Amino acid sequence: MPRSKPPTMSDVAKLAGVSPMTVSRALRPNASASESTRKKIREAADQLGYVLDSTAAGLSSRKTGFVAVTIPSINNANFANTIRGLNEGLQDSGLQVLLGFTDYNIKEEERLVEAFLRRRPEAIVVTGGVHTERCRRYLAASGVPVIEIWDLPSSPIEHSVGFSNVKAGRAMANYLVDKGYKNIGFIGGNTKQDARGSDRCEGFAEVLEERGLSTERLRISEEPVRNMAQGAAAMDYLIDKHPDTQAVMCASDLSAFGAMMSCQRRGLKVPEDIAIAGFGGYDISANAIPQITTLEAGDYQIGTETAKVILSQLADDNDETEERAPQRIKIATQLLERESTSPK
Amino acid sequence: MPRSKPPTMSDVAKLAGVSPMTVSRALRPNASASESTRKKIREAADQLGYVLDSTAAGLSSRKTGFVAVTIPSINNANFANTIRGLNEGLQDSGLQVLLGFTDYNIKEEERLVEAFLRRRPEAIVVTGGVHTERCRRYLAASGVPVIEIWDLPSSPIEHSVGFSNVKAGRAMANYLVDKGYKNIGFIGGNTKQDARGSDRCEGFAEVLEERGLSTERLRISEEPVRNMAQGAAAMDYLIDKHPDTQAVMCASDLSAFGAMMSCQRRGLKVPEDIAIAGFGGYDISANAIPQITTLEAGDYQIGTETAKVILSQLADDNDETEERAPQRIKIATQLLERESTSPK
DNA sequence: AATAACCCCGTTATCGCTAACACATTGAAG
DNA sequence: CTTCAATGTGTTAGCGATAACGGGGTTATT
Repeated sequence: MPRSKPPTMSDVAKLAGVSPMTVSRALRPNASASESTRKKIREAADQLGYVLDSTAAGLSSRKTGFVAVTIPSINNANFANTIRGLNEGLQDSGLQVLLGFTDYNIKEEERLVEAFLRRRPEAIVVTGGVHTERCRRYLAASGVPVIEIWDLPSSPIEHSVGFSNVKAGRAMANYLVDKGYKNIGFIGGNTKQDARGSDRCEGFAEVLEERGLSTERLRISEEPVRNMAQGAAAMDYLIDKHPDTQAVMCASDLSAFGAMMSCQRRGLKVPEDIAIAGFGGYDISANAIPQITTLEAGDYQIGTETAKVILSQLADDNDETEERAPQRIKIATQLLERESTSPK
Repeated sequence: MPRSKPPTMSDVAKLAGVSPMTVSRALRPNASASESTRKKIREAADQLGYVLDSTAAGLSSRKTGFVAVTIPSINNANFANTIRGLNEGLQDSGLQVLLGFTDYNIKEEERLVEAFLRRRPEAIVVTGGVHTERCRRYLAASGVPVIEIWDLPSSPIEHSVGFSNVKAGRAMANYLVDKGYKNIGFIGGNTKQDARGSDRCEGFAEVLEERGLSTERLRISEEPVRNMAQGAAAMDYLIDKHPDTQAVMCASDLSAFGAMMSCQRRGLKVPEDIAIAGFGGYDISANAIPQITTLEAGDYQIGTETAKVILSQLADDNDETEERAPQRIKIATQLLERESTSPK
């Protein structure tokens, strides 16, 4: 572990017999530099083990190459897919994702956004449309493109890429009602922090009311219901309270699976005795037995579309001619009918 | 979206009637500044919407506050837990994780490490002990603490936090043989890129040989076997080829679940007809019916221990008195016996 | 009362790089 | 044989912050 400080561009320049500026140019793809000096410089850099300092580069050029992104949790396949899509879409741009986790907590999001802003990202992506007042101010004043994803907020900060969670809930409710189920429940958390889940529940409830069905089987838990164990516990509670329940939508496929296992343990057959639907298009919904009906959210696509928005906004910035218009990209969701809601 | 460039420390200084240096001090927790000027400065900063530029701060102080971390995939609960643990352990240190994904590809890891090195992180964490030659050089010459996790490499670059995947494979094999199973298989991928999976298989095979059992049911697929569908396909293949298979270990709990579903579809009962074990201590292994025997890898703990190593190394750096000694933290794994291998 | 020991805060000099401009050289166009 | 554009390279001046040093004022020490 050599304690000597790493070589700088000047060191490389000296060794190659050119000026530092020429080194800077030679190391970039687009800049003008002759092939011969470029080769000479590359060799000198290699010899010294030189690595560009993008901290200094960023300070000078006022371009850090960062895209700051917050997601609620890393333990969530949906958000993970979004990040994969975003990385994919940003791959050749030289932009690097600076990822942070809010733990489904908008106060934590605020802290994270402030920390990210210090890094002077070139664009900021946040999950969801609900933020603290201070966080909204930070974002609005950041001076860079802001994109809210996984939702289509009624009053967006700037751009948004997502879908309506209310409509998603409505879609599933309509599907279940169309199937002929009457006593329909919803398992999810009623957290003010995470609006996406409660939006889906809201849409779900709307439809039940519109179509004259009881809404007393909704929103069972005050705690978040995200994982399998929580889904199982919520299902136990629901069935104990309403043994006549015929169909249930869960806030995620994971809780749906947990709920399904809970039914199985009680000797209830899915879908014969009770139908179960999930959300998110997780792997498990396709691989469980029975396979679980779910609503695919286009998670990966949210990432790729977000990347497109970022790139186009940053390109526009160079033009500077036309005014930036806020974009609002709607991602299509898809209801995947599977065995868990299809009486054979 | 104000196009005017963001305010600098000098702007705040001017407004508060002090020098920029004083602003710098006032905005830090430890530096000396009187409470009155500190308040004045905070107000001025707030009024201007000033946010510290850590790009410039990093250049000047030679401390970026970054810890660069590479993991194979974001779609993996084990690595996700490690990151959670790492974030947790780093929370109060002011250090920020710069996360990248190698996609189980050491060439991609090399690219990522080079990109990260440009950011001048204060420590580097890489998953696994197998790297390209060039990548090893980069890491060794980085001048900052390097920590390899999720493995205990025979020739570590510097520090390591993990467990022996060979021993993990051995443990599960011994358990299954002890249980009385004879025709034992292993489902996993044979990728040279990802040594962890094949290490586990290797240890597994060692034990089978040592204890006089056939090893012809090993390493079914040349492709990686990580998800449920791949596990199911591999199980189908294995049973078709060796219908007398009595027990199988899968490279992960996800493939174990897929394999189990595959058995169920064929009418094979788990564990009565065939026993299945997984790896990783995933949620699903505790929630599936039957519950799946697994080897808990201490993923979260790997993260917290890594954080400790980083913090102690950076503290040592300040002392500068004692020589840095490479640390080698061994994380305990735990075999969780569940229904999928326990004939009732 | 005098010396030392702080506590605050300002000044100066970078940190490593790149934008912007200047300048020389070359080749093509008129 | 100019004139002009294109190309490659050097020079200068920061980008926005902090380290290091120093000096004035206040409080402790003997």
